[in-house]
Amino acid sequence: MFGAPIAWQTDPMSTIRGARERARIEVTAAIKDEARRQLAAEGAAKLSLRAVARELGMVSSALYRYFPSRDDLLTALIVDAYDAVGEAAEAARDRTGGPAGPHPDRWLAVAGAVREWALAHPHEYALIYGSPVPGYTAPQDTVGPASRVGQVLIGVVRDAHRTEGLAVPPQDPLLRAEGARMAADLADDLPPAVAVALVSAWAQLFGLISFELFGQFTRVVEAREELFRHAVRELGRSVGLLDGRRPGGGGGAAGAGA
Amino acid sequence: MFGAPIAWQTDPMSTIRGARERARIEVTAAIKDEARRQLAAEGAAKLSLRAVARELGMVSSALYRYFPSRDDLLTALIVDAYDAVGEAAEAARDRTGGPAGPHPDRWLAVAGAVREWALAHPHEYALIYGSPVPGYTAPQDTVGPASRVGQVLIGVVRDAHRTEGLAVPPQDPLLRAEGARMAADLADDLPPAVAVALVSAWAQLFGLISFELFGQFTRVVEAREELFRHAVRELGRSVGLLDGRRPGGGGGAAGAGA
DNA sequence: TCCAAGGCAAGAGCAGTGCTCTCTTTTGTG
DNA sequence: CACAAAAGAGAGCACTGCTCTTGCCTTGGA
Repeated sequence: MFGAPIAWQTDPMSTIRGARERARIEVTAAIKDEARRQLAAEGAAKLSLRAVARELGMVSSALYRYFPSRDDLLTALIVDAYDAVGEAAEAARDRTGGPAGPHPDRWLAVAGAVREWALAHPHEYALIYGSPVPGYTAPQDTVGPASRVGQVLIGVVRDAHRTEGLAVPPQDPLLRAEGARMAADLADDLPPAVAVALVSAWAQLFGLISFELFGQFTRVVEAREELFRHAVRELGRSVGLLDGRRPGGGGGAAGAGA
Repeated sequence: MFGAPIAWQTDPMSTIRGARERARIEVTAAIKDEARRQLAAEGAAKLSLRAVARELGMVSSALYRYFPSRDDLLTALIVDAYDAVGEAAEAARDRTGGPAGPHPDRWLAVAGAVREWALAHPHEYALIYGSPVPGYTAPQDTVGPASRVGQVLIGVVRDAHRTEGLAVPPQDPLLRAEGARMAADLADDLPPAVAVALVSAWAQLFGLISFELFGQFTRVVEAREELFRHAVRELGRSVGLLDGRRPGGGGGAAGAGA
């Protein structure tokens, strides 16, 4: 316990210097917690610095010692949200088989975990995958955490590629260069056509979740989980994952509880 | 009150009764125009009733004679946005072949038109397909216009089904009932599996557009239009559209007429 | 141990918001 | 023409994000 560097959020200096630093960390966390509470309750647009301060028993101006502006608070929440959904995805991946495991099941488990997280935290999901807030454009701090889910999806496909192989989709001649560039950026051992399909599937996955969450499926889709699982399985096939249970394209049965 | 025709609301063509009505219509339109201007410039969250009134040379309270609240103004803009993107989709459909025309091309044209509209009106797109605004939940008035794009996509696939047939995707047993229900609701002459694929493709299409528009593709995708066209073509195949230029593929056999 | 420095909270205040009320002006119609 | 309905004007309330100044008090060094 001693030698282990506890990952204290942002501070790489492991030693907690004094009561002052500690208090600062605690207050910062308390502010974010309360802000997250209000976010969950009312949405990003109604998140009010003054209300957060009020709830914490401090005056609004004091809060500016911790976050220079409302947008900075929002940015912190965005980073946390990306981390939370990324963590959910990683946990689902690790819970479902190993690098050699049943790849379609892992793919589905990851996607399902993202959906579950989104349904449980709709406003936080909207914060990161909905329209950009107020007049806000994502700062640099968010790009790392933002890629975690994508990395997990890439990892699942890469594992499949290494252990079992992929049914590499046909190459679109217009995307030859772009596919090569993507593959080099994302996973240099994957065929370009797979990289293309992967990025497409990534965006489409969130299209399914967003439509469900933002009410577009109201009065259109009833069996949402079933539709999701079906579509996600098809997305898995589109990136080349080999579904043992359905070699040609028949119907798969249940699987992979959560 | 007896002889008075009450429901003109939606039909301004019918006998504009007097200068007063005309003025009301004009002022209402001016308010919406200015609001749309501010929406395009700054986004929905920064749309201010007072600023709109100021720009129009009226006092803010006067604006409440036309829209009972800010949310009502937003709702009007939402309806207009749905209508605009729906109109763009319909125009693209009508511009590209006829009911017998090259179905994958029509499909791609419609999707491309939606994307073009979104790129040209990002804030309006975010208003309707991004996260629900402030604490706002879509009222009944929006359900009609909201379905126009979906109707166009359905229409293209239905035309294909009637004239050329579809490569009906395999039926997922877990979605048998849901698929039948959807088909009955959306297009009763389409096979249930096609209805399922259509709804999935619909959501996934907007996933692609949203990711591009909301910055998720930053530093990931360069050739965005090419990727979009590729993915949309694949979505077309997934609903059963027969691509003459590439007969093989995952879907398998053609045929399956009415 | 004492003391200056700086982190921190508090309060007042500014400019802006959505919305409601009251009062006055305009305007179409009996 | 007279009158009621519609529309505009203005003040005001409660709220917002943010800034600035004023003190308190913890902290680190002498």
